[in-house]
Amino acid sequence: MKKAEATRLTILQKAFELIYVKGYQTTSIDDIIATTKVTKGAFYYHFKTKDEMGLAIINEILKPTLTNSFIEPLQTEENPLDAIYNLMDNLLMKNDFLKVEYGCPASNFTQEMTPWNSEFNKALNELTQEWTKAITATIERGKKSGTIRKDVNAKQVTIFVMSGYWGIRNLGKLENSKKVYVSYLKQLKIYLDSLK
Amino acid sequence: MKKAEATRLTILQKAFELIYVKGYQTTSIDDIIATTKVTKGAFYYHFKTKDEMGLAIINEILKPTLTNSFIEPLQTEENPLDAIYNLMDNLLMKNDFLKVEYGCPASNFTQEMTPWNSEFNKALNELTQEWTKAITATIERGKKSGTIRKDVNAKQVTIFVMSGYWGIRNLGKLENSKKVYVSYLKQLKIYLDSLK
DNA sequence: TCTTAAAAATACCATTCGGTATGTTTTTTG
DNA sequence: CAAAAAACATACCGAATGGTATTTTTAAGA
Repeated sequence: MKKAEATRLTILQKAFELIYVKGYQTTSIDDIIATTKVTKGAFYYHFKTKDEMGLAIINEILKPTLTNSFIEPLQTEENPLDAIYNLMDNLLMKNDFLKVEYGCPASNFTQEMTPWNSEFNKALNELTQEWTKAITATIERGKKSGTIRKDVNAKQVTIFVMSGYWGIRNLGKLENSKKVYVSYLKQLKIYLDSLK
Repeated sequence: MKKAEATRLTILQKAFELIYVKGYQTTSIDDIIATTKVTKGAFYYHFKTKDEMGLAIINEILKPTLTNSFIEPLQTEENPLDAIYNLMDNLLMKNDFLKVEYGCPASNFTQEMTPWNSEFNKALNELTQEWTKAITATIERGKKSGTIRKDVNAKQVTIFVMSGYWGIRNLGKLENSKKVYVSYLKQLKIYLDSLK
């Protein structure tokens, strides 16, 4: 029972890439089995429905990525404000899996699925909550260490920063250029400095 | 030639509502003709393809709405920073067409269509450009009148503010609650105040 | 090694999709 | 009013959709 899990993982990874590029609804099972070269029988052996696969993508692909790329960097950097800024800078400018023309996978998923599939909604909410917690904790850390003012509302700032990130990803998609990222990052820095 | 245009408008309006709620791809022609009680023959008399209708929605429904709800309020309010804040407050908290659970129609459209349909992309880009110009002009106005610091980069601030709006709309969808709007608006005010 | 269950392949299905062909009914206009 | 064009109605089409039933192959454990 090793090759089977490999097959399953291949499906999840390739499907994720397709969905990231094309969207969930417009990525058909036939698309997926064509690019993975896995037959329909194999696909439906591993997943009861398309939505079960979608959920598996969120939990088994997106979640680990979130931890590695969105949360860990916050914890390794010592200065909290630098941590947040550098995270965004890395995600937007340096990460070479996330493409400007395709936006942020989690954000795309949310926009597409959230009003209609409550299971997706729940899974995506958990994802976002984790990121929220991590950013909030980073800010609280800064308040304790004195690098951030004590009157700063950590949760509010987190929401503000997160919304900026999601929004600029969407704007980047529209303009298909990282130029807007640069503008965003400059103002983000100014905003973050105002929390000192 | 009057009833015909009414039919056309009905299709556009009802289709827009459906798309706002369900998304473009998942709203079928059959959905549209069912809710409008217009036959397929009538539909295809007015629009060659579904995409032609989609474009018409952007240009004939979204664009006027943008002007009325997103741009004009900026020009009537005298204080520029108040204008921007009040605009966002109205859009997020008071506007009763835009629902928190469905997000922002323009943002939804962009997220869904922009990498795949260049015509949609172009139309949506024009839309966004108009809003960008209006906000930028408002900030420049503030710089001239002295209510905004001269060293403020108007274009950058515009991008930052817009991305926040789009992002918080998406976050609102996810949480299905205006609570996040309140947090966002508080931090927006703080950010805008820092431009004085 | 042989059995048995897991894993994968094949062929098919009902439904829905966007779109068309061909009418019929209204309006407009000369 | 009559003719012609505009506006709408009906029936249908091929392709694609998510999913299933059934068979075949592969691999694990006794």
